[in-house]
Amino acid sequence: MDVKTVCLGMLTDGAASGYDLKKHFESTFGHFFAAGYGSIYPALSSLADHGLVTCEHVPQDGKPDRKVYAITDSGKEFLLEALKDPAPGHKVRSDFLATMCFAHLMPAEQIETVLKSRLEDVDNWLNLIAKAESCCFDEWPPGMKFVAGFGKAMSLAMKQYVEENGHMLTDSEQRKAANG
Amino acid sequence: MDVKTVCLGMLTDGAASGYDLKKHFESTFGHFFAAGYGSIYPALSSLADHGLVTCEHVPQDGKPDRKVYAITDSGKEFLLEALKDPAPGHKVRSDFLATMCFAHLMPAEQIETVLKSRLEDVDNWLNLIAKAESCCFDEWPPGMKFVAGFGKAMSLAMKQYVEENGHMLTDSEQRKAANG
DNA sequence: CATTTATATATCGGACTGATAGTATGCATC
DNA sequence: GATGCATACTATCAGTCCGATATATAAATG
Repeated sequence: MDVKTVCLGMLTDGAASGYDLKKHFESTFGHFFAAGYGSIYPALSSLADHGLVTCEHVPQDGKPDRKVYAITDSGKEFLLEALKDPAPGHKVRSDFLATMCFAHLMPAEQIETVLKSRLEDVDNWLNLIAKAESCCFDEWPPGMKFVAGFGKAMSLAMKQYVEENGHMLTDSEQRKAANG
Repeated sequence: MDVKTVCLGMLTDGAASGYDLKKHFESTFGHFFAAGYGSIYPALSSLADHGLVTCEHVPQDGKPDRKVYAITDSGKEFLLEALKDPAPGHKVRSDFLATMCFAHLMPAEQIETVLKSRLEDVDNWLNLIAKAESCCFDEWPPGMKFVAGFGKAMSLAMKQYVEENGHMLTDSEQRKAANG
């Protein structure tokens, strides 16, 4: 499942520009599938080259032309085929946890800053998800509701774990021993 | 925080070969920071080029030479500097959730297969973490204990959420309406 | 006897990330 | 009245990473 496929899926919900899709990636998809312009624009070009989407140039005054993409029948076929993967992955890439592995090499103050920023980040995600839900929960297909709930559940679990266990990084016996 | 930096951090625990580090990446780091040979070997070469690690060739009979890398003083400095990032990220890239967003386009059978495979994957991670803990929990610095606990907490939360909410993907009213 | 697993290295194409860049309008702050 | 920031739109590029693949040998498993 690459950025191309996700763009294709988003377009099943109606035609859109790269800019529109970016906003989608930031709001509803943000917590589990990030993509920037550097991925989205080449993806849309490639999809158009393969006839999986059509592209309509919509002139605007004052602003750059919009390029509005719509999914084609072969695009839908391609998507359905891509959704057949029986075991799609779920990967975490955490600089946070990698940093914490070496907490014994860091001053306590730095560790506390890192933990605090993590909690702030979690709250941001929770706010974003709540915002998205408040705007369009009723229009969502069941999958989107499931995914938003998933994001909330994971965020809350993370928040709870960090709040309850962060102290072990700053006041353990190993730490005291290592620092004299 | 790139693969280079994590390799450097791992080497603070003693000299090791790329092959050794790969095993580390698979076991203890697997659930939050994956890296394959395609990242590890170039990373070690680059670290050696910059004088952050030394490389000793250890001949072996029958097997290829081991290249054993050890961290240098400037390597330690570099690592400490890298650990100063006050807000290290924590990113999820989930083909699973992306797929579930489009569950309304999939047959119920396919959805169930996907959910089942996710639960199996979670159990694999829980087993890996338990195995790592049973072998070296007492030798771990506090950071590793924190990280292992984090992995367990997240995995259990995911398991619980999928078990309790998976049904909404296959038997919601929207779904029935969409499929006639 | 064949296959798989373990020990070790290394490369390469394709994909992705983050930063940067350009162009225009409007709104608020100084 | 100017400066800066947000919004709306497009696009590219260097650096980095990922997954597959290649090579070679020995030991263990079936």
